[in-house]
Amino acid sequence: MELHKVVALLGVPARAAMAWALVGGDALPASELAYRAGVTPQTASHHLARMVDGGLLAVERCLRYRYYRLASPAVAEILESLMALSGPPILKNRPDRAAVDPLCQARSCYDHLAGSLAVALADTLRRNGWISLQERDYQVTEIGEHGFVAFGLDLPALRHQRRLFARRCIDWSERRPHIGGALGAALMTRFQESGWIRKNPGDRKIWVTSVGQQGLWKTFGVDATL
Amino acid sequence: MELHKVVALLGVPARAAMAWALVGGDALPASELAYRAGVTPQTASHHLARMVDGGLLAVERCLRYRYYRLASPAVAEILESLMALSGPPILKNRPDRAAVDPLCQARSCYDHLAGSLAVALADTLRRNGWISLQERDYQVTEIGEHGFVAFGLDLPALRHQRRLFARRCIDWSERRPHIGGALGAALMTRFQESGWIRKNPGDRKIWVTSVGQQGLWKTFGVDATL
DNA sequence: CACTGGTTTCGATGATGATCGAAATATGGA
DNA sequence: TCCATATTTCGATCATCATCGAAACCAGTG
Repeated sequence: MELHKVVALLGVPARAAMAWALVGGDALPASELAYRAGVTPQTASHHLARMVDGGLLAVERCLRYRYYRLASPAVAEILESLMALSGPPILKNRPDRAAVDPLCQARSCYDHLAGSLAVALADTLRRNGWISLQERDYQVTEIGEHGFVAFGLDLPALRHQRRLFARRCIDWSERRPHIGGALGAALMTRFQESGWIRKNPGDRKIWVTSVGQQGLWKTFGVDATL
Repeated sequence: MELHKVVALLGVPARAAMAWALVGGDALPASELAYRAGVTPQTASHHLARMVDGGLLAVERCLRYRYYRLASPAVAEILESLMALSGPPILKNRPDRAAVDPLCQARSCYDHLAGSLAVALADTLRRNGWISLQERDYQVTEIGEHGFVAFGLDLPALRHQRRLFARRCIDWSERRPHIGGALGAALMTRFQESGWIRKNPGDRKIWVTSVGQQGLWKTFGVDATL
């Protein structure tokens, strides 16, 4: 499959919409994707089959549904890069984007947090000396080491994962970096376990609970009352 | 401009070919790009205008020519990522790709080296302790610091550039990392100044001169007699 | 002021392919 | 076994757009 064919797999509104819906990392059934893209199930089925052929998507049969997801994190990263090129979706008169588009406040990017909440967290951690910039990634300082461990993260284990430890991930809405990689994923998992955030599946929106607002403030000094 | 529109700008053979021809970092005139893509000048002109509109390309008028180039290194990186997804161009019976496709041996990627030469260089530097892996990027060690400075690189200046210092860049042919970023660019520049490599403009192929082979061996311990 | 070569505009054609209605297939439940 | 739901296949339609010939445009050059 040549370059232009892979690219063409995303060059149509319905396909781009379906792929973008999957950047959250969830696997969604075909019917749901059809609805999101605003096309009939047969059209969606056609597109999905082709994107699977092209290696962009993977499919898991389960029950009578077929769940589609991105084939790899690499695809998600390319989509985010492309979105950064094309610029965030335009809103009329841009009346404080964050107030309008909930995706800009707190959302998931595959398996870590993104949006203004994630950026605020990264900023605060850096200001408090938990993490420092290190080329394209973050590095956890001595202070941060203790802090994260106290919070319940097993940093040594995270470092031994094959994936990047603390990727500096730039998203399209803020155009500023937040924490991705193994650390970013672990943080989101821990937040969920602690009931600080809730995430409706099939959606990238993240809801911060009231206990989460308190926790984020007490533990990290982040004001999540956006 | 929405995601799918930007993507669609590359989803056709002629456009992909033209963009791919520009990944070398050179600016090429419209007629040359038309020839490379195998289309008539009028068709090429049409595509080029649209890609400029979409922010993928930039154009410089000079004399009676119009030189087109990629709008930014970010575009080059996306193209390389996409090529890694689609897989390298398929050759029949793949009889030792590197022996067949000169692009796989030594080529330029925008402003740094790529191909097997670049990978060999990165491997050797790492084995000799000049550089170390650091998350997504490379880091220059104490040893490397002295070595590079002795070679004539101004590392402090490179670190102060806005761009990443030593990006770990994975290319499609080797699927292994080599040195990009400011350091990668500086190395290629220095190699060219020293007459170690020659690069014909408008082409991504890099030729290692005989003095270059000696220099690479003596200075870095790299055997460039591919 | 023509002339040349590079580039763009215009107009028309032709092919690709996105889309949907209708029907077939698959899978679990009553 | 029959039904309901999810998904795919088939066939046809329709819009988009890549492409090229012809001609205009533009910038140096003689």
